[in-house]
Amino acid sequence: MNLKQLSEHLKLSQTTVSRALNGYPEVSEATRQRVMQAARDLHYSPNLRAKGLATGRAQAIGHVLPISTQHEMVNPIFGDFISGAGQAYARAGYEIVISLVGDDDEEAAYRNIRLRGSVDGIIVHGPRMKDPRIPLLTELGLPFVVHGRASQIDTPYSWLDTNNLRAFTRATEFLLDLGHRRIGLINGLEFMDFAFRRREGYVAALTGRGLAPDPALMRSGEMTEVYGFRSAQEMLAGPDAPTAFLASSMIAALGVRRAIHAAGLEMGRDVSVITHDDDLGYLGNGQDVPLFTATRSSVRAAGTRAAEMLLQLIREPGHPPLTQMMEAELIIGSSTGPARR
Amino acid sequence: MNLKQLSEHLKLSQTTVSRALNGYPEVSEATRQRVMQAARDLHYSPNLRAKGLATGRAQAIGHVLPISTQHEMVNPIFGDFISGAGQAYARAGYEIVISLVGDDDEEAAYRNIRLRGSVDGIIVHGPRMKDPRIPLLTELGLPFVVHGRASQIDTPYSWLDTNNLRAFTRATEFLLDLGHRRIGLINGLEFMDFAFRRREGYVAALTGRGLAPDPALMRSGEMTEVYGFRSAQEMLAGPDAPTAFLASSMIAALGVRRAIHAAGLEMGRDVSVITHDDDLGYLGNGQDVPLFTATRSSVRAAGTRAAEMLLQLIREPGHPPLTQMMEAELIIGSSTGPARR
DNA sequence: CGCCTTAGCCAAAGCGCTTTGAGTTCCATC
DNA sequence: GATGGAACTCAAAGCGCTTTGGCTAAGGCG
Repeated sequence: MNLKQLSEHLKLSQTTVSRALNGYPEVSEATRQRVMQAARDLHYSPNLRAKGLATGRAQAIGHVLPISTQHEMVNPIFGDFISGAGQAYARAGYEIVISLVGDDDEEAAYRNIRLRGSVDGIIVHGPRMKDPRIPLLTELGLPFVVHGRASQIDTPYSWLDTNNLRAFTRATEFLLDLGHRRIGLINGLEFMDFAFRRREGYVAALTGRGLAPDPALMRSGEMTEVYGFRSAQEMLAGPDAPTAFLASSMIAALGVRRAIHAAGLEMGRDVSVITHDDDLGYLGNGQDVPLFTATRSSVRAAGTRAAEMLLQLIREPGHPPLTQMMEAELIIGSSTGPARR
Repeated sequence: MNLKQLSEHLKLSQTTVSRALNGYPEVSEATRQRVMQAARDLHYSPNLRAKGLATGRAQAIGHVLPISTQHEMVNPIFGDFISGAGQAYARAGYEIVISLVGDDDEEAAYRNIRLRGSVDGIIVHGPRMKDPRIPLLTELGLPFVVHGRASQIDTPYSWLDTNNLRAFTRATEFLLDLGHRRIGLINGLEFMDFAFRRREGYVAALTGRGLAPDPALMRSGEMTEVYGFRSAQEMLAGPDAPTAFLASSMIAALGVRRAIHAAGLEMGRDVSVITHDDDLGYLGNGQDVPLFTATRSSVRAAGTRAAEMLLQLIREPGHPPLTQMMEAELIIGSSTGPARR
């Protein structure tokens, strides 16, 4: 069933039917109702390709996943983010197009996305420091919103980010207040912007209290369980072991907890742990009582909000960049306690 | 830069340029080279919408994620699956379109996907038992491949599945061989087909050895860490506690391990654990020595294979359904050992 | 009563591509 | 020297929609 058939069936022109369906005022309410009803009855649904071709709008948003050879960026975050964003898109009648882009031909990939015209805007995932995609997209004139930020970029652009610096500053201060002085940082890969900022926050809190950050207590890596385990284990085995850890993800924190137990210690009593928690559906940091003390910021909510921002930028071309900072909550769980000596 | 501009620039007709670019034989090799070169130089990239409209093919594959109100199906699996599938699509020049479909208006959603014509085929995720989507899609005539299977469907359809039954039979037998007699099953939600089959495998192995499955040792739920923890904790606290566990996911297994430690026991020595491992990039079941003994089957590989199958079905309409079973490997880790009394 | 608006509808052009059907040119063949 | 075929190339139609620029009929105004 296409527009032509529908209009013939209704004995109206395609124009009128199209206008009726798209809410234009030039058609009487009676006709509109009749058309809408017929469309429902006959299961009419416009062909998005044709619509896109005619309007110049694709009615689709691109999500570009950097799929690096060096590290696994198709990360556990993405599912939740897209599910949040999907809500906003669905309301606006937009589809989601995913592009996996390797880091070899990144520029060409983004250019093609633009040229192919299959999306009206894109969400940039996994921004790195000084990310070259940002100037590129700005130049291409394709609306975009970055999930996260990229340090050391001067030109304004739209982003939505968790206040990673502040979250980790607070978490560190919380541990310091509990009397901890040796705090291990088990961070993500620090060429990723969020990880960089978390370290900044951690360092700022320490120096703010007159403590010198100890390089031996700072790790950076892919945030797997094993990474968390190894890092914590090594630090615990070293001289002057930390009495607390700051982990960059729940998964890594699970590894930290394992290392603590393996060392015959108890989490929350002997060693404290704070983790960042993206509030992912399938992880569930405890149900009633949170397992880990955590800086929590819902990735799903971020997805919804980022999508709304992008849709606005698409609706209003020439709109100046939108930015939004989301503050992480500090959730107190049972993984932290006063420092013991 | 569009076809028209490119052809004017080359002083050729659109027809010839189109044919040159799409590899038709009616154009001389010299012309083809000239056209290709110009296309590259001028950054020409065909408008996919227009192409799709003209050819009737969308050059895109839909991935439909059931986004249930009852449970979090936007699961951690998806990222890895899509990254595997993306490889295959990229090679074939296909895009990925994601649709999030709630379970209220499922039928209408699939019908619309069909009518809108924005995809040439779809991958069905998270099949349930007797999944109504399968007859629906068959009726709609849209090529599809199911990731997993749906029990109790008679008509043939294309699927790619891990042999869950066999995997869990083997895992159970492995534990039985180690002398375990009380084995707790910490399964996923059993209206999901994979979970149903895993239980079947577990039960089959037990009954095959003359043991009666004990309902007190079988749990079904959303596979979170906390779920794994609680289930294991309860079973361990009960009379006649299990000496081994079978978990349906790494995340749940991490919870099981925590429960074991919380009970003052050691995993691998006092209590054995086998988990299913989807070989997700960010979880990493140990690097050199696997942490958990596991039935491993790469979701990423499944994604690639499913995509290839779907592309074949699209290329050859009327091709009979394709099916493929992937066997899970049994990886021996340090979480299993002989039963102690 | 004639004129102007306005509401309501329509025919046709156009979005960027593919593909059909039709040349045109050139060369080998009879 | 006509004839046929191969090798190229092209104009134009069509994919399903939106949108421009009318047109007609009904109602409002002086």
